[in-house]
Amino acid sequence: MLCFALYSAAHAMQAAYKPLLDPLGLTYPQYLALAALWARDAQTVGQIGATLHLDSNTLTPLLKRLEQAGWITRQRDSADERQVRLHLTAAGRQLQEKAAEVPLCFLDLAGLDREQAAALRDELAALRDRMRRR
Amino acid sequence: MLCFALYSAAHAMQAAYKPLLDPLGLTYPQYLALAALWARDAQTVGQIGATLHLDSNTLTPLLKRLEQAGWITRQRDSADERQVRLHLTAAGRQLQEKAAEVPLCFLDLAGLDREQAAALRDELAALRDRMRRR
DNA sequence: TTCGATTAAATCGTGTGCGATATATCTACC
DNA sequence: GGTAGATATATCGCACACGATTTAATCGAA
Repeated sequence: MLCFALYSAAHAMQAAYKPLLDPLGLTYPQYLALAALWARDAQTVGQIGATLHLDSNTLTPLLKRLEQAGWITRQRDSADERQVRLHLTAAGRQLQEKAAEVPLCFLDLAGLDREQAAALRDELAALRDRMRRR
Repeated sequence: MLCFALYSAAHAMQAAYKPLLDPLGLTYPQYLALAALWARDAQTVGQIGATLHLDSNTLTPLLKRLEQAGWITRQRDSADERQVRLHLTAAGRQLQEKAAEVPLCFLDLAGLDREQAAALRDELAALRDRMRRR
């Protein structure tokens, strides 16, 4: 069953990330949200959601925990008060350096070199996009 | 990021399964647990857990819901009262027939033929096992 | 044989995911 | 400029996952 291989591989991946993220005090989804902000700061909840394919029902509490931990700030956009804009704090930016080695450790842990990982990543992304389209 | 491709593909897979499983009144993890029993009836909680890599903290409530829905029964093993043995009901066995087309629909939905799906499944299973080993 | 260690489930608490709904703001049309 | 519909976020409820602890049953060694 392909579906179970996908399901169990995703769980194993999160378990493998855990020892890398625990010292930073992050869960894997929290790490993804921060990674989106490291790539581009000052995004809205909706923009992060579009990237991660998560809605505000999941993101709002997650982002509140990131705010509570001091990595980000959340404030209504003054131009459009419906939106909440997210900004990294100084601590949040510093965290990126500590987290820099996480993806490298993961590759090692997955037993893949960069090319193999990139190929599998592309195959999975294509599969995901096909599944989303139907 | 390979990790995100895996994460998002697994979510897309569960979303793709949803319209197939909703008519049966099953969630995807419930479907997995039933599939394990369809393959071999009268397993213990621990055996199902070994197959799905889930512990009793996840399985006990899930299995109680399957019992509540009338698909399975749960009873302590008389030979070893620590174990709880799971049996399909008549309805639970009949459900297998209705669910028979689910994996086929999924392949179609994923846009893969059997060989491609098998190849990707094996690659993911190998990756999963490497990640578990470290 | 008996009592400590091991094992199997269950329970509890926290953090996602996600469907459904609510609330507040903005936009467009009259 | 006032109001209906659209948009962005938040809230609520339920079902996983999983770490930590608890409870009950079994095993094993002195």
